[in-house]
Amino acid sequence: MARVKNKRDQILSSASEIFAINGYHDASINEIADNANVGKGTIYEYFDSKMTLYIEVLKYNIERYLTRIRNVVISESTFNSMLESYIGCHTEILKENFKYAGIMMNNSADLIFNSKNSQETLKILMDTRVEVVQIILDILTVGHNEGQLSGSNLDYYADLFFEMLNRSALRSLMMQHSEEQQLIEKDLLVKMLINGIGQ
Amino acid sequence: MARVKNKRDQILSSASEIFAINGYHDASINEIADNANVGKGTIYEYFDSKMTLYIEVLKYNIERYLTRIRNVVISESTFNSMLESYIGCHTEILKENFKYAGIMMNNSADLIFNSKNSQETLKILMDTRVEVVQIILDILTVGHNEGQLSGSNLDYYADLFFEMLNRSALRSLMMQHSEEQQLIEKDLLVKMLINGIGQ
Amino acid sequence: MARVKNKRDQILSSASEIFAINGYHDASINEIADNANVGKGTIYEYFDSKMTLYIEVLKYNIERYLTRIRNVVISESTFNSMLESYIGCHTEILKENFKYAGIMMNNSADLIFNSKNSQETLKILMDTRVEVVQIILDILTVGHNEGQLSGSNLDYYADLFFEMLNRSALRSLMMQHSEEQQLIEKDLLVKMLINGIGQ
Amino acid sequence: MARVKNKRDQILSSASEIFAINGYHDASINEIADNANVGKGTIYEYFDSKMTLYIEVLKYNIERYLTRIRNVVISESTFNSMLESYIGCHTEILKENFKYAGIMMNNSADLIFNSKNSQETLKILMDTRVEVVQIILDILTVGHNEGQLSGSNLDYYADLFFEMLNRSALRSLMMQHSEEQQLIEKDLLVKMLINGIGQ
DNA sequence: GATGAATGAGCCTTCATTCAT
DNA sequence: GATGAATGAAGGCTCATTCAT
Repeated sequence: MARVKNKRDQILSSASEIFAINGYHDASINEIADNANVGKGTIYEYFDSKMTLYIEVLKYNIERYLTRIRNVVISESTFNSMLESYIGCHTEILKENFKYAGIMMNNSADLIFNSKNSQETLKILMDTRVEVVQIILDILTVGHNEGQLSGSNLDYYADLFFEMLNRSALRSLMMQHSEEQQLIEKDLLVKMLINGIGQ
Repeated sequence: MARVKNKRDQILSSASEIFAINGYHDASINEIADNANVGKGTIYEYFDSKMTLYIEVLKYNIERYLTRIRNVVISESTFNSMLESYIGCHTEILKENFKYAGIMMNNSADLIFNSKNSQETLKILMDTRVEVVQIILDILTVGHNEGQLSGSNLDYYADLFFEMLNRSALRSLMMQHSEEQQLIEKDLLVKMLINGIGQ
Repeated sequence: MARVKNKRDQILSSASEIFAINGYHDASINEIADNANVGKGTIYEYFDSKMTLYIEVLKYNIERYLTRIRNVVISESTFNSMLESYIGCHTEILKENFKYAGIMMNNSADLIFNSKNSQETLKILMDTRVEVVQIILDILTVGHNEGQLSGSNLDYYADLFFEMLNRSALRSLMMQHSEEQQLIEKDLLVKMLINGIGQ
Repeated sequence: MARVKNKRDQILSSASEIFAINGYHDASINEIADNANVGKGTIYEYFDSKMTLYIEVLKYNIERYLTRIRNVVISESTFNSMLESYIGCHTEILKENFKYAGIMMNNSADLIFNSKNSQETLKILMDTRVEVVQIILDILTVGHNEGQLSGSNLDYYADLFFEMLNRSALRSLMMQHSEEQQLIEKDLLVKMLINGIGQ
């Protein structure tokens, strides 16, 4: 835990780890506080509740994720390079922070379907996904403008592609694929999206 | 709750509902016992722990799911009909049991990444997926034998396709798409798999 | 703590002591459970919350108080003997259970004025007093029927008299008056009520 | 909150309000500090602890109460006028500050019986009452000197009368009696004290 | 002197699990 | 085998108090 961070970031960063490792329910405020080298009460100085903290962690990670992705995608000018950059960057982020970035994206399913959460909480939980999918949609739109993709149903495809990409990266990590294998799968993924797997 | 079931099935069936509605953590043994019309202690006669029960519920649901899917797929003879049957049946099951079948599949992500679960539990949790993906792989293999699909990396594609299908069905349900819209999306999904979205 | 009591009474009895000694807020569920030789969770098997427990303790004590008072008063037939029996019995009860009977009657003021309590809770809290005052009103009515008291404003007087009596008994106990002194004060109280302190 | 007050009085005044509204336990230092427009730490510059602050608030209020009462009583020269002035003034104060003056007097019962308070605290808590009762005793003594009251047990009667008066005023406020009704009850109270309710 | 960020003891409550019946 | 009363570890959260600035 870096020293220079302010308390809020310390907590966010610690909570990020603990939530990722243990999931929302099995992460305890105590553990998060200890891990952040902070008193238990301090957490409640910065966040209203455990759920609020979780949501902020989500936003925090998504923000960092989006920033990085956007920076990479923005520097490309063609559909193909954008898509490849996106996939590469996504995989890279997951690799770096397997523990928390990746899980952050799956972890919430449990919460989203939980009838005990407030409508507001649900909305926030679901909105994080929307932002990510939007980037993909933007890239696909470029593809369409370039004449590479047919333009209909792009939002549907974007949504599905995010799932594919995510699963692909996760698989890679879980099966501990080599760098080369990862590159191959990146290609497979792009081809699958554009050309399908038909012969 | 049907009367003829034995106690074990009563519990399994009840737990299935409750876990689905509330998620693993917010489902309580009490609620499950009440819903199953058995005593709380009885659950522990049949299952070692809440987690054990959860895993058995998972197996139980997967078994029912697999049986149904297999019955449908087996009665088809071509790749195309198999695939369409599969998608249709999957969507149907999700629709019927949105509450529990569908969620069951997402619910576990939270648990799979949870470091507090035993290695053994993790393995069981993950294995359920493998069985489902195997069916898809079998169908794709038929597609290859028919000469419709190129044969390489089929296991990779099967894995990804399951994710796509799942997401597509979930989207449909969450957005409350009409029957026609669902049929359209079924076609989109097949086309996307076989031909990609390239122009 | 007697052994024969059922758990609920054990808890009620223990809570009665602890609430009396420490007041509502400074009584902890832990302490009550320990004092009742019961697990902390057991308390929640019988009572919904600390406040519910408190209210039940109140009712429990008031009930015992009322029963005793009524038994004594009912066996008398004249206003004078009724009043004296009442005062005697009230003082006796307070003496026996100074720790909890007496305090029970004052303890709640804090809660009644507390804006954070629900309307329902408030009502229950206040109703306990009403029942006690009713007995006094009944006695005063007898006095009126006997021609000893003028009949107007009896409810007002009953209300005030309860306060006087309570204070008188409390004074006695706090100043540790002797038996004789207590008898004298009983007379003073009756005289004060009937004749006033005018010369 | 007047501007000229020094910090200590600002705190005292604020605490007075908050304690009255919420009771000792549910009043928080935070709320008191905010309400006083001072920092939380500042409170501890002037008062050792929450309990110390509470006691000082009590003293502060009693002082203001006593001053007002004395000013009114002192300007009268006969027992009757003194008594009526006293009752009138007391009721008025309660009416004006129902929120805090009145409750202050009941609020403490909870604390007085609380075994967790130090002996010293208890003494201070109880002494505040003594001062008030003394005024009544002084008035009754005047009554005796005028030949209106018999002189024995005046301290006992004074003590009880304070209780009656307090209850009467509280009743009035809680039942939202009209001005006239209040005047009637003032008379009833005096008559009850001097002549009793006998016929 | 004045502040408020930081703290942690302690609170009420829940719930998976046990075990005597 | 079936039960549910009893349990206590563990949880989220509050708040009086401290102390560096």
